[in-house]
Amino acid sequence: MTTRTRHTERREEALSRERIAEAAVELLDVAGEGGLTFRALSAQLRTGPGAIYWHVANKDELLAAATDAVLTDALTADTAALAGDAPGTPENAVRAVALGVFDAIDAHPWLGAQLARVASMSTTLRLFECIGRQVQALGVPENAQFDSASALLNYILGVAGQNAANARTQPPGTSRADVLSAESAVWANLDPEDYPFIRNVAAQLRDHDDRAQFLAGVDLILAGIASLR
Amino acid sequence: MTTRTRHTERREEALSRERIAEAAVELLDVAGEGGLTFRALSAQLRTGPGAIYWHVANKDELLAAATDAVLTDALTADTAALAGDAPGTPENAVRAVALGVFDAIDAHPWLGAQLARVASMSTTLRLFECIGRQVQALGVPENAQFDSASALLNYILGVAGQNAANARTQPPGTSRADVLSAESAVWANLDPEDYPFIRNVAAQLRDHDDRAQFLAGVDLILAGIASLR
DNA sequence: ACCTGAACACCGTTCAAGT
DNA sequence: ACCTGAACACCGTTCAAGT
Repeated sequence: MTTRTRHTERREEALSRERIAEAAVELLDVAGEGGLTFRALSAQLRTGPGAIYWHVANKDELLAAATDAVLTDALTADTAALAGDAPGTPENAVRAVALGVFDAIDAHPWLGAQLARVASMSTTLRLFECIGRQVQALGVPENAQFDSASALLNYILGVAGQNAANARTQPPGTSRADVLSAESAVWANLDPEDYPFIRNVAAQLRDHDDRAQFLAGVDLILAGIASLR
Repeated sequence: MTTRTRHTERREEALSRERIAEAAVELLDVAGEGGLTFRALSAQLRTGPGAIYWHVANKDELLAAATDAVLTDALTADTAALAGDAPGTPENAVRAVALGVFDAIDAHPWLGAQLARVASMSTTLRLFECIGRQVQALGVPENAQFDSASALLNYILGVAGQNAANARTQPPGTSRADVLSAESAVWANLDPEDYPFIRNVAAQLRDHDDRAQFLAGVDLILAGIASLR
């Protein structure tokens, strides 16, 4: 064995908020929401549980730091992608931001749950600012900008929460198609008397595209906003 | 002291899923999300922690039962209110359902967090069915019904999550006006360079109406849906 | 069938003690 | 200033034992 074992963390580097957040993200990605404990985290960082408290006040702050780290990447990455993309209309900018969040949640399922519960922390505020600027650019009357941006943000966060919830239902690593066909089967077996609508759309659920449906919702709100002008 | 002390729970009644759910709701209302523990619950029910597990599989199921109990009341109450209300258009029915959920969350802040994380449990499905029927009644083309109902549901659940998060930030019992002015102050102090939009709307936040803004979002989506016909 | 309550494994957090 | 790790209080859950 000439290949040296690679540890994700080196013992020599000093602890820092950034390294802690990074390790937390790794742990959340690999082991899910339940996998992030101060003990597991300190083991990965080769230190004691108490050491982490020197840099982070408590678990909420730890989760916020992890959320912030991932979403910062997502928001900067998708505005970059926008440059080489379709026409730079405000509508497309809103779609790009929304999809950036959606894809980040897809890659880190725990992120959805966090975004849906943290509210008004720095992460959500940055997202709100992002959306608000585009709403302004859309030419929405001043007195309707707040409501419009709010609607978009809340819709995005709602989808975030539901995606996270769906991810938690299934064992980690289940493919998206499997999740959909499992859920579709549940819907198809509902009492037709009590659930006529859901049974009707059960077939559509099986082979629909989450991402496309998410975007359809964004477009619906954008159409509503357009009607304000 | 001739007045007899009234206990919320009588020792004599047998345990049941319903009584457990009821007591859980009471505990959540009084002590918040952190107040619901099997020990506290069994103390209130004058029994042992193990007894609860005979009727409820685990804590997730306990929370689901509590959520279900509250939302069932909300959904039946608001459809009743609809009868004596404004014209019975499908739009108004959607508004009534949405406001029913909003007000239920207002009365039980923990409900928002639950709705935002449970997904596809019976509670959310019933809400989805409710909305879907009205979308159908709106005359939305068949192939757009699923997306439209999804958008409405996700928006409602997004607001649910954010309201719950806001409630958790402030100490329990803080008035809505206090929450808003505290948050407004945070917004007004943001760096004007990084957060021009949010600083702009900070003033609107202070004396805005959560409920009205929620309804504005619903109307935005309804306007988007109307544009599909 | 239903309830009791001690016990288990685990968690967030603290803090005296070290360097 | 920063880290260590034992200790505390508490939690979800189990299960042998009771009725």
